[in-house]
Amino acid sequence: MKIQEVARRAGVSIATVSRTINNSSVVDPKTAKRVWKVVEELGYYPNSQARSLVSGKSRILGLIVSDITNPFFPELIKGFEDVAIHNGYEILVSSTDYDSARMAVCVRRMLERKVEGVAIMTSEMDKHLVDQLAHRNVPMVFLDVRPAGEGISHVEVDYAMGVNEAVEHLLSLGHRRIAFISGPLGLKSARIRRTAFLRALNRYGIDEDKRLVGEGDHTVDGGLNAMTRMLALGGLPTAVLASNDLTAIGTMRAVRRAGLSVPQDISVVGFDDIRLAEFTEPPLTTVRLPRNELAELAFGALIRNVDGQAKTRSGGKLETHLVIRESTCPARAPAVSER
Amino acid sequence: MKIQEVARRAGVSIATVSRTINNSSVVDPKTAKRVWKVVEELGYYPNSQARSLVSGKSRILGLIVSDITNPFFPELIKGFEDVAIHNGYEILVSSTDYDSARMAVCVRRMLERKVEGVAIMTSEMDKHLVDQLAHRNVPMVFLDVRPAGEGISHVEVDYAMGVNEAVEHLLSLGHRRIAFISGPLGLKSARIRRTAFLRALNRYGIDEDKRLVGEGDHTVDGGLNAMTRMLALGGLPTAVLASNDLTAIGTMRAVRRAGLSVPQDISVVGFDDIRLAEFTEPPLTTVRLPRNELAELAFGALIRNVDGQAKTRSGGKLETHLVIRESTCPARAPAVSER
DNA sequence: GGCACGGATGAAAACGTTTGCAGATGATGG
DNA sequence: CCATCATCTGCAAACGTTTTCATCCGTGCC
Repeated sequence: MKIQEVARRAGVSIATVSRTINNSSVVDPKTAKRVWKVVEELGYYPNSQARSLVSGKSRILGLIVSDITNPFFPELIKGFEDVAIHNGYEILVSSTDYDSARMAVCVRRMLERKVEGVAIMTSEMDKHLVDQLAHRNVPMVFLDVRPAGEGISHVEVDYAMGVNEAVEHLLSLGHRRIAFISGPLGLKSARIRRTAFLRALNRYGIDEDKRLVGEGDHTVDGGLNAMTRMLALGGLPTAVLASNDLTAIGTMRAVRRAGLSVPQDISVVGFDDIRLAEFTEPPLTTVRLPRNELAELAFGALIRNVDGQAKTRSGGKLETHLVIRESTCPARAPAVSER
Repeated sequence: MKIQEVARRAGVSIATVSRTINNSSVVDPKTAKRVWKVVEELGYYPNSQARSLVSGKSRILGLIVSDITNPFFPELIKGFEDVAIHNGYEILVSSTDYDSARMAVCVRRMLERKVEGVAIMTSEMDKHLVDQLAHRNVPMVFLDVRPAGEGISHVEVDYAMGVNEAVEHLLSLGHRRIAFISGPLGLKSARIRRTAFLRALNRYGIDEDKRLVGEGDHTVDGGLNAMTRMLALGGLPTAVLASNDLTAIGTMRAVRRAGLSVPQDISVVGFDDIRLAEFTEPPLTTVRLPRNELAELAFGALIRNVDGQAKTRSGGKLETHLVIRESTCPARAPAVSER
C-alpha cells in the first residue's frame, strides 16, 4: 500500500497526495477531499521509514532510565509518553540496569534509530557516551544529575530541599539518631542525596555517626540488606531516611524482621513517592518527586532544543515535598539520652 | 556519515562495505579488514531507516500492554526486551490504559513503524483491530486471552490452575467463606479468572454468595474500594482471592481500615507475584505467573511466525503456582458454623 | 595455451517518501 | 487582448541503504 496507489486512484500525482497528507502546502480543497477519501478507503498510512529517511526527522524521542522495574520509572515514562504522543512524537525507552556496558548499547540504539532528542534519567553516563550523542547533535536533557556541555539541558530536582524537609520532620518529632541508606554510591545522584543528608545533619548540629550511614542499591533487597547490617552494628537509630521508596520498603522489612516495629521503634522516610507508597504498611512517609512536572519540563527542554530554538541548558529546579503518612512518629521518650 | 564515505576511504564500492558489515556474502578478508578499520575510525553505523526501507525488515517487535504502571508489566517487558535484544530485535512498547481508543492508536503506531510482530497482553482488543494487524500479515501472539484466527499464536496461562491451587489452599486452612475480587469485567481475562473461581468453589461444594464477589479494576484503589464495599455488605468472608497483586494490596488495606487484621481475621491471596509481593506487610500469598517463561514463549512464538516457519497458533499452557507467604492462615476456629 | 569456473567486486536499480522547481491554468488589471 | 500574477499541480531528484546482475581476474584442467 504505497502512496502511488493512492495517487493513481485519486487521479493525481504522488506529490499531491503527499502534500495533502502533510498539508504542507496549499492544495485545492476538492482535490484534497478526493485524496482523503481514497486514503480512507484504502486504509493508507505513510511508511514512516521512507518518510524519515528523506525528511531527516524521525519524530522519535529517546528515554533512558536505569531500571524499568523500579515503579518510579514507569510512572515517569507514562508522563513523558503522554506529553510526547500528544505532541506527535514517539518514544523509545531503554533501561540500563545501572550497567555501564548496557548504557553504551542504549546510546547506540538511540543513535541508530536517529532519535531527535533523548531524556536521560540515570547517572551511569560516561562522559564518553554523552560526547557520542553531543557529537551527533542530539539534544539531551538530564533529569537527575547536572550535566556539562552545550546542547545539553537539565531539569534539576531539588534533592537537598526534600532531604532537609525530611530531616526537619524527623527532628521535630524528637529524633536525634537519624540514619541514612543511600543508593549505590557509584552513582552521582546517590552521592548527591547522601551529601545533602550529611549536610542537613550538620546544619542542625547533629554529629555524624558512621554506623548510621548505609549503602543500598535502590532496590528493596538492597534496602533490606543495608538495614539489616546496620541493625547488627548496634547503636540503633530511631529514624531512617532511605534514598528511595523501594529502599524504604526494604528498610521497614528489616526493622520488622529484627522484631522492632515501624514507626514505634524506628521511623522510616522514603523518597520518590511511588504510587504504592500510599499502600505499604504502614503507609510510607516520603519525599515526593513531582513526576508529571518532571516529565513535562524534560519534554519541553528537549523540544526547544530539537526545534533549534535554544542550545542552552534550561529547566528550573523542581521542588520536592514531604508527604507525611504513618511510617513516622515521635521518637521514644528519652531518645536524646542515648548515644 | 554515510556508507559512501566509508567506501571512499577504504577504496572500495559501497556494495562491498554493505556486504562487509552484514557479512551477507563472501568478501576478501583483506578487504574486510580494511573496511572494518575505516568503520571503526569513523564511528560509522548504518542508517536503520534506509536499511529497513530497502530490506523491508524493521527488526522491531511491538509489545502492547494494558498499563505500564502495574508492576507486573515492567517485569514482563524487561524479560521480553532481554530476549528480543539478545536476538537482534528491538521492541516498541505501548500501553493502552485499558482504553479502547488508545488501543487503536497503539495499533496504528505499530503499523506505521512496521513492526515485524506484536505481542499483546491486554484484552481490550477489538476484533476490528486484530483484523487490521492480521490483514497486514503482522504475526501476533496473545499472552492472555485466547485469540481466534490464523497467523495468530497465543501463549496460554493456566489461570484455572492457579485459581484452583489458591482455593484449595484456603479450603485446607479451613476457610469456607471465600470471596473473590475480580478485575474489570469488561475484560475477557478478568472474566476468565472469575469463572475459574466460581467453578472451583462449585467443585468443592461451596455455595456461591453474591455478596462475596466484587469487581475491582486491577489497581490498588480498585481493590480497596471493592473490598470496602464488600465489608459494608456484611456476611464477611474469612478469606479473599484477588485477581491480581495490586488488587490484593488494596484489599489488605481495606481490611485493615475496617479494623480487622490480615491474615488473622481475613486471609488474602493475590495473583501475579510481582516482585513487591514479597515485601508487603504481611508478605503476600499469591499465585505466581511465570513471567520469564511467558516472555520467552511469547517471543519464540512470534519469531517463528516472523520467519514464516509456522502460521499456526502455538505455545503450550503455562503453569502457575501458589507461593505461600504470610497473608493467609487458618480460618478462625468455627468458621464453618457461620453462614 | 585455451577454457571453464569460481571468488571477489562494482554498477545500478530499487525501497517509499518529501520537496524544489517549473509548468499549467485561470483570473485580474491595464 | 495581452501581460502579470496567484494558485495549484506534476516531474524528478534526493535520502542511505541492500541486492541483483554483470564483470573481472586468477586458477586449474585438459
